[in-house]
Amino acid sequence: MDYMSELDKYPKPAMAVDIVIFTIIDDILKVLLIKRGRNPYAGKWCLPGGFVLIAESLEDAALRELREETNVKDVYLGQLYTFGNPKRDSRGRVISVAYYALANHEKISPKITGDESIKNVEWHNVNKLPELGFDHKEILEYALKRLRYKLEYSVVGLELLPEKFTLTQLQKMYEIILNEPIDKRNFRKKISTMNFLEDTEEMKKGSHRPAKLYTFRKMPASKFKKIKLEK
Amino acid sequence: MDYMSELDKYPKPAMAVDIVIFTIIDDILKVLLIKRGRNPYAGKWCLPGGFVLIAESLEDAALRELREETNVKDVYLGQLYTFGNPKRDSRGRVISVAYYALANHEKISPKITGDESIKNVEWHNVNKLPELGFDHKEILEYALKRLRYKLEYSVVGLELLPEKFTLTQLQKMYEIILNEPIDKRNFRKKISTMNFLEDTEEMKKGSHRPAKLYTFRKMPASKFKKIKLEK
DNA sequence: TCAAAAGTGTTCCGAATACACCCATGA
DNA sequence: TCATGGGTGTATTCGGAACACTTTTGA
Repeated sequence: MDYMSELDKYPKPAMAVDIVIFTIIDDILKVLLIKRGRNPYAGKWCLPGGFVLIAESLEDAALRELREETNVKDVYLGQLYTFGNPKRDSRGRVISVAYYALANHEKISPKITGDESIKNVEWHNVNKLPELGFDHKEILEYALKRLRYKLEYSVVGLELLPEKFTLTQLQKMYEIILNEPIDKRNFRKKISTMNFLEDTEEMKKGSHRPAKLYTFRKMPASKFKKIKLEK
Repeated sequence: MDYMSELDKYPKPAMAVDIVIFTIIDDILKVLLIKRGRNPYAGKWCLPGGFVLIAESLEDAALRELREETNVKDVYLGQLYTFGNPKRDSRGRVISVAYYALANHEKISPKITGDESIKNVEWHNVNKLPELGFDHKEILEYALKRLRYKLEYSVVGLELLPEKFTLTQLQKMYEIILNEPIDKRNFRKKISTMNFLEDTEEMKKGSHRPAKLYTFRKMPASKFKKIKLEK
């Protein structure tokens, strides 16, 4: 064990994860924030997150924090970037690996009362954000950029839709995330060439013409064609 | 300072950076490796890297290690991914942020004698790699994938060429990195629409028709058109 | 019969690809 | 005069983008 000491020669930074969880509520793209109950940034909104345990992988840490603070499981979780500015946390040196996820808010019950460092948990409109603590504004903007980029060339967002959905619902989800309108015919053309939807025999009814319901085909993402949406 | 203790509640992982530096020597894409002089993996080849100092940013740590071990400065350095598997280092918990860079090997003088943990430094053909220590094979493969991807849609590699170069040299660089042939006419067409080269008045001579020399235009990368190369 | 959403094709443009020959020079 | 790399154009295909009307249903 003589090389154990090699790791302890210098003081170590603390290692954290921060998670950006997006959802759509009432046709608005929202992100889950936690109001801090203690300094620094007491009373400010922040991303959920916390310190990585010594024997836990980064993704496990992110999933654990997500579960503890928001009750979310089974989400698409992507590593975003690692933020390591020595001044980013006034408590000392904290390096944070940021993850991002999309989740269906109906399967989530954010805890309103949390542990001692949490006062409140809320979904916030990404276009009307409050002032955020730490460098979380930067992390959030980065996540949003990445999410939109990802949307342009791959299959994202099944978490946000019901098991069976119409093409209009799917398109609406894209429009909400990208924050811009999409042409219906072009959208449908591309979705169909991407070949990732499965036709169900069912129809969705309403006081209008019934719409076909689709499900996501279960196959590796690599099998899908990339999608590029118009400006 | 009562919240200083918050960071020290749990044992901390050690924080490292690993750097993947590519270059081209004799028309072969190579990567700089270091032969470890001590356990674990004594005698195995590894990526350059080391621990992050407590007051130093991640990128500064990567640049410092790069400078200390290889004498490289002024390289394009991109953050790749953060590797945090708890078992990735047998000495204890070590999380590593990987960076990658392209460098002109003629401006580098890798140190053959290094500090006590280094026995030797060498450029290795990426297609004929030795067995690597730690999870460095995975990191390297990831870096290579990213480099190739980046090459397809942006301007990469000015570090590898002389100040003034011919279109054939540029094309050859692309072919070596992508490891596949490119059509000359299509390549030139795309390069010229991308508009990132500046025509010098000079010609390169040889025992063949002289070739025009170009330089990279100095402008923000965002101004360049993206490039997509044929398969 | 009306409101509401579903569904559907064509044209245009630009970028990607495939492909082969002549040119200028130095040895 | 030959070997060596330099330099150039066209036709085809494919994907992205713009664009408007008819259909089906329930109220």
